[in-house]
Amino acid sequence: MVTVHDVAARSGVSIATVSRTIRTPHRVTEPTRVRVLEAISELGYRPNRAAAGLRRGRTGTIALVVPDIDNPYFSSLTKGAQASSRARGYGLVVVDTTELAEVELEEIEAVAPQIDGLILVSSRLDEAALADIAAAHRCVLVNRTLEGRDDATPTVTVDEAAAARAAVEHLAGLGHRHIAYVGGPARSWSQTRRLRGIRDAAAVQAGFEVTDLGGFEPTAQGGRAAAQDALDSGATAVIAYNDLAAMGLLARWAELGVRVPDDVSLVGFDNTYVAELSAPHLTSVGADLREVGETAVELLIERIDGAASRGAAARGAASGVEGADGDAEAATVAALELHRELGAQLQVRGSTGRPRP
Amino acid sequence: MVTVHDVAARSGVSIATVSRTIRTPHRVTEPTRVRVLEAISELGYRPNRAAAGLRRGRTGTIALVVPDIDNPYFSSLTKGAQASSRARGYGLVVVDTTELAEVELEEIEAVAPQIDGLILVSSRLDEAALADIAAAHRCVLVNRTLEGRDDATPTVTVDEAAAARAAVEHLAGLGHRHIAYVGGPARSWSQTRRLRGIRDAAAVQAGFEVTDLGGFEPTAQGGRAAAQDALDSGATAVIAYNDLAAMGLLARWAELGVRVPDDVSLVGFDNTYVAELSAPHLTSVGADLREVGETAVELLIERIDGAASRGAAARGAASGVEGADGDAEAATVAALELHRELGAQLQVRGSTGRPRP
DNA sequence: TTGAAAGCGCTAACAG
DNA sequence: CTGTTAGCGCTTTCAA
Repeated sequence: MVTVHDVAARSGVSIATVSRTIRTPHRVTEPTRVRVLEAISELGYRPNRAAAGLRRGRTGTIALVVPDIDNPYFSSLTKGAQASSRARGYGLVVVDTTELAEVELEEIEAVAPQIDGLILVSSRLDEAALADIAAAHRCVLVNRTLEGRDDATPTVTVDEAAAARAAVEHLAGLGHRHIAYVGGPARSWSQTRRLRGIRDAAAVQAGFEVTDLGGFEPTAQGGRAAAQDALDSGATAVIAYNDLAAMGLLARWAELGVRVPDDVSLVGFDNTYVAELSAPHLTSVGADLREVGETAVELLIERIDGAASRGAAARGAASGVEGADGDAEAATVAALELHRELGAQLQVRGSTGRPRP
Repeated sequence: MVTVHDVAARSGVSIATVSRTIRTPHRVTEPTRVRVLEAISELGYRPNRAAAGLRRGRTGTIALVVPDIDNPYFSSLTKGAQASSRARGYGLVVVDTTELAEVELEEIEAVAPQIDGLILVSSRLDEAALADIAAAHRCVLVNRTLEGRDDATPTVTVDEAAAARAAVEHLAGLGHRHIAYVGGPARSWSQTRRLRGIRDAAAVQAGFEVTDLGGFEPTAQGGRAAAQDALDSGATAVIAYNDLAAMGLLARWAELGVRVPDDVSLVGFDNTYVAELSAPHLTSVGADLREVGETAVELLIERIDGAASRGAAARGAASGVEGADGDAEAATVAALELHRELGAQLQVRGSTGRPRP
């Protein structure tokens, strides 16, 4: 293992100068820096993050906690998070809770001492437990919010209302007047918002009816289970809680001889890659999941690096032409850092069409 | 942060005893151990892995390097690896190389100093580069082997020959006599073995013909691109390089009005969860991917912990009734530790049936 | 069996 | 601008 001592010896400086050349290059003279840098590349020196972290009280690693990495939603999000953290020089530890709140709790506590902060994605914890975690650890929440007093925990959410609206408007625009919604787990954060969003969007449409088919498993199995109910509802279009459920509906309907979109239209949520696996491809609405992951990492690292970078951002904004505008902009920046809501995009593919006359 | 000092103070012992209570409990008297353990749980003490690692020359963390986490094959494998490493007390950092050899190389070097070892899954590196990496770092290879002199690097592979045979025999048993193979990237390790396996298995069948359609992208797009060729080949059944390509074939055929399995049968490779997303579900052959991940972690950690545990395993085996048998068994165990080939299972689902008369 | 003490590789005062 | 030095939390000799 190559250490600072080796580099120092090779370049004829002290270990402190080697360290400075890496962390604060501007505090080292040009020729010295060049020599040290040369030694570093010649020896193939890589700083030991654990040692640096021990000293600085930081580990240079963050954790991403997801319910199930083997789910396109979370794997895409993970991909974005991993790229983003890597680009910022942080290691990323992935924790899969297998959808269990108790595992989530245990794993968070186990991993916490080894990291600088964590990202909780679609946490399965109840409000109280989540608030405790948020208070005890530096973290960022994705797809969950802490209503009420806690306003210090950054969150990343998707504008589910806008997503639902886009889906409903698309269907209404096609001529549909009665749609059915195949929901997900009743107590899920997203489910609550998606159902509400669909209802709100439907309320605005004239003579538009929504049948809530209730909660199903957010899987292909769940979709299959809902297939007959959806047909029986008499709706000409169906919106599914997520793409997986939509795939199940599609598969079951195919078995029943129901054609999509000729007999019934279908829209999924999340716009994961599975939407492009079926025939016809699935019309789906959702945010860019990699961007969700990237954003969460960004917020977390900004928080870790602390007031320094936040202050710099504000200062940068404030240094604009207009003093007043600058301040306003700085305030906006600060607000954005705490809660970021990402927009959703509707991808129209083959599973939606005009209702049959 | 709670440290050994806090625990020591609370339980009235030295920090050395606290450390011993954790690492080598048998070297501490019962009453002392109990007191320390109590203090630990009362204070919620969690050892700082970085500090321990710094001292011991280990980090307690391993890396899993995959080409694309957003691919059901790798996400399932990752799920197994993550569960396994956690169970063994190791942290797992996931590295996504976005399928690029250069990124893979760079990331391995960057992460290497922070870990005790790494698992390279379906590495995109060429033989020479891979051999260099294997020589320079403690690692385990999955889906790749180092032919030739290197026999010290543990590898985990899937018995592709058996998998191919199972697929061919299934089809032959159904009555098919002419099948087509939609291959993956020409230079891919798996592709080479799968094609060879299919050819070998076909050679054994009487009057059985295989048309190799050549290499396609291992994605739904690739499958779609091959759909017409497959039909034109005149084969009554098709085997696809992986499930994703099979899904593409299925989708394109559906658009063309070709029915599965009435007009043509289809078998995928890998048996990922996407095989259950389609209508009909996809017959697919592959190993348990989570087990592949678990096995790789097992091999790596065993190698990290060194001869100690290997010796123990051999001793355990050798302590059987028969001396000779024991030795033989121990040898087998040792051999297994270096290269583990996992069997593949054929899951017969709706996409295969008898050929049309 | 237990404690004292050294030191893993690195960073951050503090001097010079 | 550069070097010396004191630890970060932990494990592990070495003595007692």
